Amino acid sequence: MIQRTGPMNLFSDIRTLVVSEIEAMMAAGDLPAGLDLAAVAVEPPRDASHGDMATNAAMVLAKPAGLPPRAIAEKLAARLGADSRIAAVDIAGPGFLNMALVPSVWAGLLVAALKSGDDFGRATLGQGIKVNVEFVSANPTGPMHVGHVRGAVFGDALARLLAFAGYNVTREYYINDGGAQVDVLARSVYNRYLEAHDLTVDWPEGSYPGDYLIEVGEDLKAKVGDIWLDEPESVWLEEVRNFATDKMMEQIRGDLALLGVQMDVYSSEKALYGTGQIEAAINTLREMGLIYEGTLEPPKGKLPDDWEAREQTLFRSTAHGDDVDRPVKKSDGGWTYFAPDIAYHYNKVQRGFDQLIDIFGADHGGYVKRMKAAVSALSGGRVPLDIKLIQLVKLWKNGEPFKMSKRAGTFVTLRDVVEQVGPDVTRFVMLTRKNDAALDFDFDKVMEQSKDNPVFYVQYANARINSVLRKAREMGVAVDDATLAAADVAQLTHPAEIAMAKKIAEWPRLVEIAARGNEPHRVAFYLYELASDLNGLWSKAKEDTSLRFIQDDPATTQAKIALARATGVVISAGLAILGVTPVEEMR
RNA sequence: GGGCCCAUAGCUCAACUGGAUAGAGCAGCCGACUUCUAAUCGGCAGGUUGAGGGUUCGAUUCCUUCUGGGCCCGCCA
Repeated sequence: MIQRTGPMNLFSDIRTLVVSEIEAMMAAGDLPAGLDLAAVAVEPPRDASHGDMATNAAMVLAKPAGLPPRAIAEKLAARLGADSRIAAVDIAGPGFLNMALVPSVWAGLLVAALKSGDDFGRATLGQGIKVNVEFVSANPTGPMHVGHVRGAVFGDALARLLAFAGYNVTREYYINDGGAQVDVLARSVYNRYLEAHDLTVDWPEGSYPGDYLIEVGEDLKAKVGDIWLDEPESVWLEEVRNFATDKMMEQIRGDLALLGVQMDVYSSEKALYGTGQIEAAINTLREMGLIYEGTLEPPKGKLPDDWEAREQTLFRSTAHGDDVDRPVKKSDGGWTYFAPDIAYHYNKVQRGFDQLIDIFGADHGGYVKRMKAAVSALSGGRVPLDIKLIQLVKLWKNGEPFKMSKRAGTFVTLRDVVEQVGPDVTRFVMLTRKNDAALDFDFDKVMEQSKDNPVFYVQYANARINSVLRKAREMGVAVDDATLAAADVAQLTHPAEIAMAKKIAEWPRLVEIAARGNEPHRVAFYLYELASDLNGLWSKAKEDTSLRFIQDDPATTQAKIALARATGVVISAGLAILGVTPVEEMR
């Protein structure tokens, strides 16, 4: 439980006030009883001249209450004005209530930030809610490439964000080790094993001839010697498959670790086979009347060459919002990929998660509706599944698009990127775009330590803050958080200082908004704005030296530095959500 | 043919989930370094939010039609 040391989310505090005053108006007969207040919002106004906070209450209540918005606004304004935190209330535009807060509110907020430290902004939104975030889930057939990086960073940042918002988060990786592609992997590794014994081999179409398996073949030789050299596939396939997927997963874990991504649970597709779990999940659907033998309509438009009508085992996903029913069995009697995935999601539901989040590449967009249908059916509608699709990353190098090709040797692995660019820059840049918009990753720009590169901009602001703290300490001024929290921050009255405090005040609200929408990119954008405010304040202080953080008088210095340090607290909390290490110094 | 996603300043993108006069960065122009760190800051200019229609006090946001781009479309995963 987080100890509340003062105001955390000022916006929700004021919204609580607005709601309680509306309820009082209903009780007093000024408004009809039983109004739905869900649409009542308290937000920062776009234009600072409109005050500190605005509410749309009068407008959204006007119609259901059958009263003109102004009449509601006037009575509500009078009530709000009586609160000690509110200095003035204006009615503006079509019925907005604009509120100005008393200066001591901002002072109190800074104190709260300093006392809470890295916990400042931690929310209770997800209190008691177990959420599972499944991400990456790359096939264990090779090293991770750049295309995987964005999904990995997004999923990890989302998990950190949700944890910060109070959710009980599990990060999970679904290993696709049950399909034909791991048999292909095994045969490719067997080839490398033969080569390790100086034998010549053929590489059939569709195998994995990548160099990364050479070492695996040698490891296999070191482990089993020559016992499988003249044996048929039936003898070695399963063991080689297990050996190879273990090696690949080892490599993938290492790749993820380079990026600073740590999974809580690795679930195996293969492990679902033979346990009855797939059968149980399908039977559960069958008992609901959602599994049947039938024939699908051919897809409209051009048909696949080999299309022929065929009766198959289908999941009635249309009963839960899908466009067509989906096959769960192949013609050879084996399960489709969908079937174990149904079982896997059923397993997540049974483990007691209240919410599921899947992070897929955009090329899996066609899979979304059927997966949601399955979870909806198997959880009886209890567990929402949100699927975030991660759009393409376009690589740029030397000012032109950089095409990845295994054959041309321009295949870019995750390791290549992280070793060249570093995990911090990689992560930040990958989070500067909404997940559903394509992202340009320009090697030249991200390597450049310029303002084109937002991560350096944010880091620079943080370095400046630390520089001030360092200097103050050298001067013998105490600037530990406890001392700063007790400083006389009420003397920070300059508009630029107040503006800085207001920006800090938005942090807890931003965390909730970002968490509610599963949108970690909002944190990156907010940090950029916060850094911009700090840099602006810094420059103003060149002309107006009274704005400098370090002053002659220690008490004044402490008050000023309290503001700087509170900004630094938010920057490091925000960077922690993005998984980026704050730098103390840039020279 | 159908489904999903995208379209906002010359370029790259935001816009607090329906709020007030749509904001940043880059590029362009003008200006600020005897500095608490210029990897920075201030200013100017830049818009029919792809197009049309609808819903309402109010639309970049929701619905609909169209245009253009991406992804996907029964026994691959």
